[in-house]
Amino acid sequence: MVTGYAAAQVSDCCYEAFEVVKLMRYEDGLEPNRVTLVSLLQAAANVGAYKEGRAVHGYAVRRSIDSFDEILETSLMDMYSKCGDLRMSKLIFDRMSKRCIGSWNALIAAHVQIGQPLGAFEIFQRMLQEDILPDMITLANLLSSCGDLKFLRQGKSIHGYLIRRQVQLDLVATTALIEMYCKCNRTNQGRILFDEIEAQDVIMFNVMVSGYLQAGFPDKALKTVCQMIEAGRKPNPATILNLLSVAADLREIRIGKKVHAYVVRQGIGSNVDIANQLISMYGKFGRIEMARQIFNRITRKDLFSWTSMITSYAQHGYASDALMVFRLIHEERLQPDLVTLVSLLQAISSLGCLTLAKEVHGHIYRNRLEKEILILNSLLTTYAKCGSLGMAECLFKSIVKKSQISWNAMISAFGMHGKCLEAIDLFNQMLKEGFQPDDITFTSILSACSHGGYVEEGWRIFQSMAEKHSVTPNTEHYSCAIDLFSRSGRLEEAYSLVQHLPPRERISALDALLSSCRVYGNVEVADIVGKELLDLDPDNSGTYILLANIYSEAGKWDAAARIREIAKTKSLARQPGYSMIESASVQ
DNA sequence: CTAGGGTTAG
Repeated sequence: MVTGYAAAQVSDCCYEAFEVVKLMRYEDGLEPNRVTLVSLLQAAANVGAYKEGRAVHGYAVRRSIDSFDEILETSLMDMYSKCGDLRMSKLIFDRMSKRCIGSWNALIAAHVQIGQPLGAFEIFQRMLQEDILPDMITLANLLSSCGDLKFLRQGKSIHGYLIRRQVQLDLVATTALIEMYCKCNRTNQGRILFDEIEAQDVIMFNVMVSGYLQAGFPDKALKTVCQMIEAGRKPNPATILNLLSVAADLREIRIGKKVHAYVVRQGIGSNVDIANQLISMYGKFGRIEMARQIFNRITRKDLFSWTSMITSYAQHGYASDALMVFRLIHEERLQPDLVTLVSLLQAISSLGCLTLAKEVHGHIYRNRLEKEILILNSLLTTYAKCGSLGMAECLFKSIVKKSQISWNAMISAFGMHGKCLEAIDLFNQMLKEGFQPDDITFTSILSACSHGGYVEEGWRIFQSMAEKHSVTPNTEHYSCAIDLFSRSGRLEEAYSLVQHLPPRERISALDALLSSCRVYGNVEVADIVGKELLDLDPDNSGTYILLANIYSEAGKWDAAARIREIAKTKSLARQPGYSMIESASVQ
């Protein structure tokens, strides 16, 4: 009777389970027994309801429940570990007179939860020393934390342990191993294990597919889904989610639409998770109306739905819509989390509204998010984009545990405001404090130098990239450096860097360079640049005109005439200019 | 215990 009460509710919802137990106590005068408490602890653990979990613990102690056995104690440990209270979990473990494998697993889970994977591995060692045979739950826990933390060595050693102990690698174990290898960037190794299995199940296919997705191989992911269909496995919701990511990553809206149609045909369009993924996919394609339509039709929107919608709006210039959607969240009894706020800040950045940025700042403090580096970095950039370099700098200084991204954000904030010297100073300070600059650091700093005309400084930093910081300059870096030289008239040096660019970028760089040649009246470089540009892009009438102008301004009438002649024989007419506004109003 | 989703710096 008592047991039936709580147990039935646990799977459903934690807080309802607690309500039921309250009813049980106050209306029926029944006191919870051991089984009730275990059920409640499970419920609390499932949703991380720390307060409720502690209350149960307190109740058990007060009532001095007779049989404080290893099951109840393990449930307590489990609850504390899932709520991130490693200390309590450990305390109970140490005091236990009799332990079951679940107690060990709970302790391992506690370490994983709190972000001390090494501690988890120590417990594992201790288990082995005490001759306690880890079960698959133990190993799955360890393998999944290996994956999350990219602990390839430890993952491999567990793999080795399984082989040494001749544990039969069944579907579940192999799946856990595949996931671990994929998350450690060893998709090939994962695939080898995958292929060794005769009949993979849907879960294993899904793990392999998401491994490819996370490794940035959407094409391989898609191919694997096709293999899955050929093998006669029916896609499940997780497969659909993967496929929608594939479509977004491949930038193939056709695939996305096909999957969407399949979802509708299968009648699973009401699945919130799938709907959320559809929103984010259509959002990435800029199909905002579609995203909104799907959003509107979700009956039970969760925080992911709201955040996806806000992100879709924010990233496509619909900042005020993003803001409007954000304001509706509270009405749904949902609390925005830090990801929601980061999306919101993106919207605010594009509005450039400092007041709103400050409002979010207040919200962050009220909700105890002021230690979340992710959101602080985001807020810093928002302040800078809303015109307040001062607030950005103040925030930067107040961040106790700066990340490399904080430095990048502040450097680029200085760059945005044309404060090149400050950017360089901060860059040096960043090095002094032992942070590794990356490609983005250099993009910011080089573009600041280029806009501020600090050629020497910029060039020195460019050269230091590969030499001192082992960052290989990419296209953007070369473009910045070319810009740096060409703006200040050092056209030969600018030209010498152009060859590092891929063809498409090379054309636009040469184009800009040719314009600089005109500004500085440099016919020699214009000769070379013009020739190369006409080779690469012979049908651009602008090049002929620009080149002819350069020649005639330098008094080289013959050369100018010759160029105009070539243009004429190629019958290149100047493309008539048109205005977007005009064509819009004509429609 | 094993499948996934919204996210910061240019």
